[in-house]
Amino acid sequence: MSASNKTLSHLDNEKLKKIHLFSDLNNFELDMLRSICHLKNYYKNDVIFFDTEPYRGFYCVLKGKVRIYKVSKDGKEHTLHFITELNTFAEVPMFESYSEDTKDEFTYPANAVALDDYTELILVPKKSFFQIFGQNVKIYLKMVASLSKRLRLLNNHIESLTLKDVSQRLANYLLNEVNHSVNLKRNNSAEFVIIDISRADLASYLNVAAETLSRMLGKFQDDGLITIKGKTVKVNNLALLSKLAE
Amino acid sequence: MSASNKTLSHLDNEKLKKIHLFSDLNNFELDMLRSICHLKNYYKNDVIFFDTEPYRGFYCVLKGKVRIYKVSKDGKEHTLHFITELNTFAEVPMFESYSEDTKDEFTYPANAVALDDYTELILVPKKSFFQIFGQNVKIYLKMVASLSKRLRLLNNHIESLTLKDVSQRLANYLLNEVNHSVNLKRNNSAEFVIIDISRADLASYLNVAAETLSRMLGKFQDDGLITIKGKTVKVNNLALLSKLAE
DNA sequence: CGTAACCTTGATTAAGATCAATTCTCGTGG
DNA sequence: CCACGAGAATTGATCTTAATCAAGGTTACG
Repeated sequence: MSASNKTLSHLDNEKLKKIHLFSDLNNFELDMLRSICHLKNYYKNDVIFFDTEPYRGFYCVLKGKVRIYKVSKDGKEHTLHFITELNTFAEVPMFESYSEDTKDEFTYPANAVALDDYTELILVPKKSFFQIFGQNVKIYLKMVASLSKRLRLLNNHIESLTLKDVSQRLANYLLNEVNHSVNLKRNNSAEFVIIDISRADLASYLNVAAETLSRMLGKFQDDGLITIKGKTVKVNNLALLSKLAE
Repeated sequence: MSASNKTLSHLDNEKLKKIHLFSDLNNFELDMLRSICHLKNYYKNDVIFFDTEPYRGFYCVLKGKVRIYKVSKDGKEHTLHFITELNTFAEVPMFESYSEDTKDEFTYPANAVALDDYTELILVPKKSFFQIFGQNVKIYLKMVASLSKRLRLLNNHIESLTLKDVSQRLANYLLNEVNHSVNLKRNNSAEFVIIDISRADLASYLNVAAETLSRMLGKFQDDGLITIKGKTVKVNNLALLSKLAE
């Protein structure tokens, strides 16, 4: 939980524009943005915020990965999202206060922790953001789109958690990786997925004990569905995997 | 699945303004809105949409209640939300298409069914909505706030589902009803909550078998926490219930 | 190479689902 | 106003999935 606090002066507008939320902004708006943001650095396992903290603002991932999670009374963790480069997180409390009877200070909706060493984040402070972008339709369009996308993700996540068993959830996860992951290689018609998170983190995302995940991965391999070599998973039978995931 | 198709001519602007999403609109904007919307009527158990259907637009509840749910391959249902009067649902696909590489037609994110006879909904068609309100900051502010609120709800829902056992989930539900329900009576320092949904629907929201919910309600009563009389639940020990929910 | 963190495998347990049988509730018609 | 019947809710007995507990292996990294 060190996190140095620098300016974004070294970030040019082209780089800022790569962040999806900001891709439609013009140079003037980007300059404004740069003037209000803070750059933050983290090592692996550094906590970015707890769900008990008062809200400061939202974050963009420049480098590294972030895990968003909840903790139960007796210490069990459930991972809600893995946030990858160029994506934003913790926007929710920014807008909850609007149209709200209560003027309570909102907290972060979950906990966040850096997954990699040298994780680099931009912090966009709530107050300055509203002063500058409070009436900017372009930002709102992006924001609505991004929140909508996340709502559908959570919908699907809940569907997995409540209506599918462990093997279905795992199959579903692997399929999503094949379809959406940046860590994908193709090689004489076979798909290689790189699971770049620990088994424990994957287990906490699938809401399953690490032991059970291990067994299930073993079973998938025994059944010829996949071939595991460390972090790399080769998908041998996409059709069967799809069937399993249903 | 009958659902007649009428205009909103009988709805005055004051009534429309009660819908939270539209409360900030001026009379001109409300007139525009009225001209593009359709009024729909449903009986209990009428399906409003399936998650396989192409998206038409979003809905506002004028009268009655709506259940939003997902179904597993073998028919098990999980309820994501109960939508009550003056609230909107199915806004998500409206905005997913924006900032999206794919120009795929999106489907509804879940299934929706009317819970009461004479449920009355407004359908706001996607296309006309964008033509009229596509650049309206007021609507976007409301929309962002509403989506944010729902995201936190889903966050908390997932937290319940993954990190709490059945008794904790039930206690948590009852507490939320005491704190937020419109169906609340207070009577010499005791709280009466009216559960105006069936046990089966509650069970599907808590992701528990109806039999297990029944047993748990019985246990809460035996333990003196609550007193059940039909749909009315009297909360005898709020402090203990709060402790149980943690 | 050594060691600590991570992962896998095996045996047992427990929470809650499922199956089966009553009982309760409430709307309907006589 | 009461009797009837169907759907809803409860209760009991058993089963299943995945968690937990407890050892071993592996891997990565200094």
